[in-house]
Amino acid sequence: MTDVVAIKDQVEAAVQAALTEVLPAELAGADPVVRRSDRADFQSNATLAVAKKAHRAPRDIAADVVTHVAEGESPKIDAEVSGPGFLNLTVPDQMIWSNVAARLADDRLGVSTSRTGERVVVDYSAPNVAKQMHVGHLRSTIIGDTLARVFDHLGAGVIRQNHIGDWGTQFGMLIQYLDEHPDAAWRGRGAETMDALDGLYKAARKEFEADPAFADRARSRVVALQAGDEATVATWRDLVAESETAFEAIYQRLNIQLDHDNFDGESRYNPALPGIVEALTEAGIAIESDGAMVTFTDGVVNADGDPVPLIVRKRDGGYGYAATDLATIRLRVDEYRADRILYVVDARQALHFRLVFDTARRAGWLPESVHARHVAFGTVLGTDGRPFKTRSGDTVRLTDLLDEAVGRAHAILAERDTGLDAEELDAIANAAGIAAVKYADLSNTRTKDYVYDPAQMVSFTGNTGVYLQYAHARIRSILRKAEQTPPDTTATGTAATSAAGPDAGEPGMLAGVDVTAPLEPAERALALALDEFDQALRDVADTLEPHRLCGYLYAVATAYTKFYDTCPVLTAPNPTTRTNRLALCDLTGRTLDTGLGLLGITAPERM
RNA sequence: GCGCCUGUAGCUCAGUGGAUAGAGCGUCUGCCUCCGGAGCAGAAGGUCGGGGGUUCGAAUCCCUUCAGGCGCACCA
Repeated sequence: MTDVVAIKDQVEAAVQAALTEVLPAELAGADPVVRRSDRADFQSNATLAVAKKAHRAPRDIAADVVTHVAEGESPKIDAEVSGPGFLNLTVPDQMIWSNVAARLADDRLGVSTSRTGERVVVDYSAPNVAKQMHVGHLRSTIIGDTLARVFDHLGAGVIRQNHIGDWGTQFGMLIQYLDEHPDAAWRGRGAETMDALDGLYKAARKEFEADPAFADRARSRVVALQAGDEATVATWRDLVAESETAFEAIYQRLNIQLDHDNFDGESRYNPALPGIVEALTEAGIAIESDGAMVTFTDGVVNADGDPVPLIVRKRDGGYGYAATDLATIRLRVDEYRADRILYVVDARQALHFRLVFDTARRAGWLPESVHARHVAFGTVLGTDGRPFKTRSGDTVRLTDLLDEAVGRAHAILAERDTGLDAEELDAIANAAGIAAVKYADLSNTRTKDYVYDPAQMVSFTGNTGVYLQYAHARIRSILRKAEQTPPDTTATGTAATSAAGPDAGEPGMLAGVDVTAPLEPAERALALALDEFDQALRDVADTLEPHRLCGYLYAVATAYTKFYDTCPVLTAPNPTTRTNRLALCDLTGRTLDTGLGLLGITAPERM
């Protein structure tokens, strides 16, 4: 596996080298400011930026740069001055074909493992035991999964942690109710177990509020649970185990890389909590306030102008999630040696994380070298612009939401003349429905609220997951057909996916691609888009914004459409053109497949 | 009151210092009897919430203001 140097990087290096020659030594490190351009392959705006410091006219500097770029190593990059001093840069066809061939010859499509050696903890999903997963868990689960996949793909050591809500006073109430209603069926009922528990929890709450005697028994049950009473703990374990089974079923359906190995319940941290408060108190960071132990962060005040506390121990001696969040930080830093901790949590928790991180920093538990980041996301809205609810105003269960999306995808696919049998249709409708939901979420700017529109998201047109799956399927169709119908003249071979292809040894040939061939404009645009895959993935990791990958894949797909429209592949005018175009098809298909895979979306062979 | 997020085409959204602000949906006009019509090409549609500033250059950075959403002590 050899890393492929992106064409943009090659151009930057060439411009950088030229600038070093042209500018005074103290400006030698100037940013070459190379961007894609609609007037050439790339443009450099560097001369305008440095002109003032260099005491020269931008066009004058640009002219010198042109000369030096022209003297650079082959293959030559063509540069010309434009407007006030822009440099329009055009790269030779051979450079482009060479990168197509090199990416095709690499399993990783030339994407480097730029995050090697970094350890990243991703905290996401976080459902609650004995409760149905609902729309409120959707974004954390989907976004966290994608970020984990991208960091993993870039070579980082990723630790996925699903911080399950498995502890709290509500379990005393539920367990007491179950104990008093032994006939209530909920164990071992698969998907229905969670429905049953939801109902039992509501019933328990009702009784808790209506019957003071039950409320008392429920409170003492909390004490029993905390004290480790055997029978109580046994029921609690059942609740956790049944819930985890249900969560895993949803993750599998959603194609989320979480299973029991990633479950990290809050209860795990119970033994550490007294020590957390003790250490903070000894350090003078936590102080007593209204009976609770709290920490304060400079400059954070409430409506009355009083400082806002982080409550690490409640007045009644119990611990809230501030304490467990601090405990997890210690574990992740000390044991897991994390370099980066990502909390994929609703934006409304922003203040909480600010206080937690500040407290952990001051306690010395979170050194400056470790990046802790609240990866905030907005609310899922209905088409009415208000938080997404059922018609009756209830929270939407995740299973129902997925059922609807898959159902819509099924209806659309059934109307199309796909020639698929019923079983295939079901499988593909499922893949399409899941893709629709995930892509709709991931393609929007993370921090903004977004409108959940089932009709739009399963559409075959526009920036949707289904559109990208369809683009991939059609490319695969062409590649299959190419194998069945070789060109009528002496075969140059189909697009080889390995450098060991039959033509690899011939001059001008790489991975079956003739790198000396001329490029059509549509081929050029597509190839240059494909060359940016690595950069797109780095951008996602740098910004923690998955929608950049969505935008990239959509740009690739639309570039492919224009190519497809103007450049016949199977009926290309000659075998070399056909082979090279098949190579573009192959690389496009694999880029979409890999990119969708990083979004947690499968790309079917046909649909 | 303070803090965070958001404001871009009729609608849903991209675009975080570069030349003419882009897509999809919707509207209008052409084109292709072609490898899976995911059409393709073009038109119409914009005070980038308003104002000021920095810069050779601002949707993008800074200040200010307006509007909306959210958060601000013992629920997680």
